[in-house]
Amino acid sequence: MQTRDKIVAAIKAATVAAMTEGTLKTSEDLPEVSIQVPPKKEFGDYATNFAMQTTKIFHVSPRKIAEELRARIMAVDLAHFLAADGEDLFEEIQIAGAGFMNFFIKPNVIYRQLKEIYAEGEDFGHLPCKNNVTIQIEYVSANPTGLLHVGHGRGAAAGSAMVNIMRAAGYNVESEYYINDAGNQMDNLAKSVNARYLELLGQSVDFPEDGYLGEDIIDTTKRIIARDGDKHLALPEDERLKVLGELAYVDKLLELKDDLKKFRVNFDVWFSERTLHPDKINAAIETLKEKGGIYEQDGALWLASSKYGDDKDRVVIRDNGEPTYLAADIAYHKNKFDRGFSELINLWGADHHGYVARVKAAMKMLGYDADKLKIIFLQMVSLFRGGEAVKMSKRAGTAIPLRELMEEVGTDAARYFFLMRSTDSQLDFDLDLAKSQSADNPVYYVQYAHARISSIFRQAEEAGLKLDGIPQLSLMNSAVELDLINKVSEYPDEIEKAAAEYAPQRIARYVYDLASTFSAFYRDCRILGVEEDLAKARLALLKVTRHTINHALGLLGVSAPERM
RNA sequence: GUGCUUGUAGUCGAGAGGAUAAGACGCCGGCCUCCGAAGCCGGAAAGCGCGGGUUCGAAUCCCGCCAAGCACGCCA
Repeated sequence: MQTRDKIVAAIKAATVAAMTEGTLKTSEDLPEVSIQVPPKKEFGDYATNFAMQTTKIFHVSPRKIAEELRARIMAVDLAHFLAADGEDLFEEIQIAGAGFMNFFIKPNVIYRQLKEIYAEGEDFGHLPCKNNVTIQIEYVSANPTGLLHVGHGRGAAAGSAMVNIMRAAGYNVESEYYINDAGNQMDNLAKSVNARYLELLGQSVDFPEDGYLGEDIIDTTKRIIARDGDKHLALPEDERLKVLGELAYVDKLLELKDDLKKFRVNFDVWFSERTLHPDKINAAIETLKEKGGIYEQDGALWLASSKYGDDKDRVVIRDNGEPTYLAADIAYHKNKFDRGFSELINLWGADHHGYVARVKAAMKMLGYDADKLKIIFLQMVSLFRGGEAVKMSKRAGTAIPLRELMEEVGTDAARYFFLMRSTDSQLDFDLDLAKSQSADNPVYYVQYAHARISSIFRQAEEAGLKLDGIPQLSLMNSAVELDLINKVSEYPDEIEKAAAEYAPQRIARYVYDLASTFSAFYRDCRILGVEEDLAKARLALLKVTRHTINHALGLLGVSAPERM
């Protein structure tokens, strides 16, 4: 049980006792007890604003409530109840300001905590499993018609980090990529590749109007020619479009998977839109019809989404009988709901925000709880080099491909930079900073701390210093040592918060802070050359520190090198 | 025009309604006979776009305004 939880239990128990004995008015409407780490050390190790929150409920001043609770918590029986291992938890409880209760934890509690973390070893950072909660996270889902660009990169980094973080927090998570392998853009791909095919084989052609102009289309075509030569020339046009379209699709999908793999992104499920055509789409439309959510007008079928919060109704089946993208998306989301996840998370580019209302409207009409569907938006990414915005790729003539970014700054820096900022802020990506292998670059700063600790371990081993059993941790009592122990102890809580807020940037910031706390420790505390018991205690602390840095970077998909 | 997101020191930005608003860059000043100076320590610099409101308490919540980005297709 975490110290934090013990404090919550103490407050609750004291409150119940006070209400039972009539010193506080009985109420059933008490707020959650929130525990925070105070901004200043003088305010103790933990604090709560519970007395201030309940002042109206009890009709007593906050300080009086705090006094009452303190007296009960400090009473012997309650202290005993809290200390499962027979030790007291609180050194003292101070009442400060308007009615904060500041808890000062007994010094040995911190060592006990460290001992538990040390005993957990490699498992530290894996929170207990939250049963019966399975979350699906769908992200990237870029069309297989071109290269992933940096915007997709942000989604890929954020999504994969969220998957990692939520798994660490104890949720079952399934990641999914929705492949838009049906519809107009696939026809365009076929037409574009067909044009390049004819062109590369010496025929003159008019490039299709909506065709994809990127150089990657030429590369794809060249790969097809390298394997099949000109044998498709003999086919009639419509037949050739079909064949080349399929070949190009397979090539593009492989290319996309390859980029994602290099970016350390994996998916559990690759869901093909084609599997929805036409039966599942028709079935979804039929169900909507039965619910009265579909009407006909101008030869098309419309979804009456404006009845459920959308600003207007939307076409689902065009007057030519073809389903719109929305129709497929309704069938897709229906399918997701039917798979029984506790929560569905979509990561979308901010340019799709107008789409939420219509999808949610359709889900409501189908009778699902639309609140289960959580849509997270990634604001736009702008690249900067030498202070100037970089708009286009010189090589590809399109938006900057993710692979070019990876080549230029490396996967570690690219991922870390994408994850440093909250997903709902626009991101200005400074290529020069990401590339610089200097103190200015936060990713190197963190990795450097990890490499330094690793170096200490190498040297400790040479010096014959080994960790056996549990060292005397209480030998570490300086401020920097206690700071580092506390910082490491905060890790599980950070994971919990990052998962609850879908906020990978919390982990990025935490691991930076941890590296910084370690650096201060490193300045003041030597390992080699001090008395053996102390050296071992510090080595144990460094072991959990190194593990935590490694683990946190792992959640972000950033490597933790032992040497740099 | 409507909707979504954002607005914090010179710059970039953190902030799950709470106690004197992180950190980084840049600026000023210190620290390598000692485990990696890709490092450490100290200093100057903002009261959180503007105006109201809710609250014991607001950068955080609500309303209005201003500014920026994005979106408003029988495209996906």
